[in-house]
Amino acid sequence: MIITPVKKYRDTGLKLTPQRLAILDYLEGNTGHPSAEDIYRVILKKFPTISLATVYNTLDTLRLKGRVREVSIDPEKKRFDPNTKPHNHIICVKCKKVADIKETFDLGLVGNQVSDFEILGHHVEFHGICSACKSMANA
Amino acid sequence: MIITPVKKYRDTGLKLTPQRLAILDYLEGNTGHPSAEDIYRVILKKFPTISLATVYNTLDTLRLKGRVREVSIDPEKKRFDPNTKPHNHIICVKCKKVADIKETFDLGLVGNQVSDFEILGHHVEFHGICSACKSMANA
DNA sequence: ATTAATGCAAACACTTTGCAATGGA
DNA sequence: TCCATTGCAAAGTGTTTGCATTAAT
Repeated sequence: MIITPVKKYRDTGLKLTPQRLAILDYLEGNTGHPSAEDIYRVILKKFPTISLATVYNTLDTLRLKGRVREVSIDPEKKRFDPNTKPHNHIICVKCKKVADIKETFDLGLVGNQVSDFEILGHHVEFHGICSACKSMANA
Repeated sequence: MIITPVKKYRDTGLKLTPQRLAILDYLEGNTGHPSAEDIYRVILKKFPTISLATVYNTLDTLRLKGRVREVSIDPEKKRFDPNTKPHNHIICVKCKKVADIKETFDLGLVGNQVSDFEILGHHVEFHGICSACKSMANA
């Protein structure tokens, strides 16, 4: 069951340590946009000696290899997304849960209001209230 | 020349301290999206004893009064924007300079892909390279 | 055998908080 | 006078780094 990460990891030229495979395995298809601490807490169950520094190091290595994207939608901490294809996000303003918005938007800028910048891309962050927080408010 | 901030500040019910007026004055019409530290360094010239904590406290007070918006486009630190009207931003991926995008986008989401969320609003962050960084790269 | 990755601790950057002293209202 | 605000220091988060040990290649 950790075969898939191994396959996907082989071609990176990075060493396949058990810790990395566990992180890869946890990230695989994960749409929860976990923070480094979130990941750390999960991996800790299988690897009680793993350090938070290793999680950070691994995430940064994966980012440099283009395997993970840093999502800066949460002002409190960095969140990580294994989906590196262009897509957008929504964050719950109460509990900070982040979800994907599959829809993409072709946003052009009219005129020369940003003549100062060469535009490389864009990211839309929706904010809202998730159903869990909504029902708490109604209680 | 600090008359304008005084006028705009009167109706908040907050005490008008010289430190606050200086911060207000600096923020007034400022499109540079400064961090707390940025603001602190500027105010320090006029008020050599002001503390960074006061800057943070004042910014939070202003935020609660709706006079300032926290912009979370820079993952490293919070940036503050006195323009609380809906608008979007562009950030230079190299120097982290942030500029306003006056253009607004009426983005609707089709289908029920976010049935889990009640959408409250959205913010578009463009990323690009500013002219200063571009010319450095060409050098 | 090499060399990168781990895990610990310490350092770092940003932000918040407790509290006595100060100063606007 | 009264109470909010200041400024300092300390503490609280999140993240990075140095370095000896370990382990993947």
